[in-house]
Amino acid sequence: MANIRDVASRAGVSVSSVSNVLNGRTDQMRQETLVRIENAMLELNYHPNRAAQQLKTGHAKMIGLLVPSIVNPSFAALAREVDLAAKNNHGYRVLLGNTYREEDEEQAFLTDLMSHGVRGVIVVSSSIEKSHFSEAAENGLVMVNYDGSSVTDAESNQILYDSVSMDNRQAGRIAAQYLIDQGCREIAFVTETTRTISRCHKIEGFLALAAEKGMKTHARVIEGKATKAYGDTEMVELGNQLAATIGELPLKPDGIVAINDVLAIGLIAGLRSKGIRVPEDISIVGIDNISLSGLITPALTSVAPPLADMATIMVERLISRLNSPHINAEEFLFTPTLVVRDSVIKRPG
Amino acid sequence: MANIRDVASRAGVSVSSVSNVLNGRTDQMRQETLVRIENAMLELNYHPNRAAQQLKTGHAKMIGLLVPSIVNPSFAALAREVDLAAKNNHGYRVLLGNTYREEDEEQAFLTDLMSHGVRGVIVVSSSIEKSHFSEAAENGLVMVNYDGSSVTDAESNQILYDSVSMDNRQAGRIAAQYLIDQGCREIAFVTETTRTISRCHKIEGFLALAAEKGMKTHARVIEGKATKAYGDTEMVELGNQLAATIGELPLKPDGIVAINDVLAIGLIAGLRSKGIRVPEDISIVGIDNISLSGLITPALTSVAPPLADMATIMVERLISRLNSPHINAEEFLFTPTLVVRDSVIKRPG
DNA sequence: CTGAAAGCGCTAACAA
DNA sequence: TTGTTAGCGCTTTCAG
Repeated sequence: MANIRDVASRAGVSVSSVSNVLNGRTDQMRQETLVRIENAMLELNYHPNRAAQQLKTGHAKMIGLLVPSIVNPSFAALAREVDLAAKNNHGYRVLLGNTYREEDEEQAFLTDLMSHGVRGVIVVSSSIEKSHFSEAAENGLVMVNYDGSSVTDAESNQILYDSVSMDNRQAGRIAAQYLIDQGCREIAFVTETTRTISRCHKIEGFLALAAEKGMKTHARVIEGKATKAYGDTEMVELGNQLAATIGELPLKPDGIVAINDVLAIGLIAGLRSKGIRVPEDISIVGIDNISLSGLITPALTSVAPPLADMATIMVERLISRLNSPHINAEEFLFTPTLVVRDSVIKRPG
Repeated sequence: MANIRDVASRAGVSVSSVSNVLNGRTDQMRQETLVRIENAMLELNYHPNRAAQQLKTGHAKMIGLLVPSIVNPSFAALAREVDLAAKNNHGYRVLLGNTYREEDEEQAFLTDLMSHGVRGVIVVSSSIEKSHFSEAAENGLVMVNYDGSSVTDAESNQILYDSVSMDNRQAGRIAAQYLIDQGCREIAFVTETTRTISRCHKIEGFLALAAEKGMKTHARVIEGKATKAYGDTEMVELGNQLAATIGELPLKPDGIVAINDVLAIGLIAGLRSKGIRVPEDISIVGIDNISLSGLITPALTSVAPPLADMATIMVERLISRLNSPHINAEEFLFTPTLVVRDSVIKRPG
């Protein structure tokens, strides 16, 4: 592999000129020199050694992506969008870490990122307020929290990390509104018990909208505990289990919002095995719009976050803050949209 | 961040002794020295700078994972297993690249890996015989091909890359056998048109088993072209489309093997919308056993590759060959198993 | 058994 | 406008 000296000597210039080209400092450079250097790079099939750049500058052209599990379709979709945004807009690559929502794994991944010279990481974790994150931040790791709470420093009253999420309250509202508009008169929000911030907001939005529509007493929350919190298998099992609960309810809902699509899929299967049809007996709206939702029967109507936009902003913020550490952390909220498919049916008023 | 010199001075030894510890050359070292060094590391919370190691040694503690798209559940599952094997067995991390089965993207990813000091990559690509792979190999990149053909060098008649796949012929046989055992008398293999090696083998296995059971004239291949070859959405659409074809067949099959689970899911949806019930009218077996398959209705019976074992071997081979470049490439075939769920029904003989 | 020192490829002062 | 050079943190050879 050719190095910067090979390029310099081939172009008949010094290494610093080549380095200047590599780092975009070409404004002061004679056009002809630039061309010679660029040609030399091409001819030698030169690619700068990232490890060396990294050793020198302290950071790699990589960002970390910390997810509970890449097997969860929502996070896989996120990973794809992050990879695209990082690569196409900035020439960065993605180092992946599955943490199974375990602190040890999160901790270990953050440490590994640091040793690999990665200084920016997108974090999907419901416990970003924990100390391993603040320690990493102190060591110079820049973080963006996806779909989590924003954490405020007790002393400075300053947001600690960028936070990017879909407007979860809005998501809850959109789902509730659609069910009501389609004629549902007894609605329920079905969720896993553990209350992350984003779950709380979804529930709030759902209940608030129902109240505004005068359906306060006809909107409830139904919940159950999953064995593990990161996987899809467990969510589907929970869906099955909650379907049983719902089947035995004296007053059955005619419309359900599920906390996420995977739970919705489990619910549909569970309800069906109880002889309850979706959407004829109960309409269902999911949240997340995973790609499989369009593929099942009935195709699932779902509230979709604008993932590509969110990924773009996350990568952008990460890289800006790497270059200008003084930039204050901010919170970004994205408006979700409803993707209408077949799991909700119009009911007579 | 503490560096090796800080550790050395804290422990009262030279940097080379610390380096010796880092690299496991402790056999000649006085126990007491070792302990002092280890303590110093702990006290300073020292983590070696990977970039520096890499610059020196030429390779990073990372492996690359090249997949068509992480959104495809089969590859997401693979990614998880690879991440686990790399991290837990060897302390390696995974650099992810989505290539959408495009040569440019594959090429770019391989180049980026090299510049990042990554010397080993797991490749999921149906075109590993193309020149961008052999060029990368010449530049010192070690590759393992997942679920692909093994490529033999024309001159040396030597396998070029390690290749790890499930025994695809076996997979086709298992699926066909199960359908026949359950009483199917007119079976079909449904697939996307493009013939990768692994697809060919599945079809071969399917047809061979049928022939052995005296059902040669009652086993056929039904195929259609997908718009794109990497996604799940397109596969599902293809499933829908092929369901229409099947619906109009004068002699309908009573058992179908789908080339993969996603296609199977599309088929089920498509058949259902044509009023054909699964499994009552047609039994279906998928291949790949993605986690979603257990979640749909009917839960899909599927032929499963032993992913975790395969990932373990792939990572192991990669790292062995990095350390001992003389090791010859080999081909590894893993036996699949049938995961029985609800999409196949027992028919009276 | 331990230490000194060269150098991996690059960046960015600083000098010219 | 371009060149010279120190040094980023580590590994490894060679001396002691």
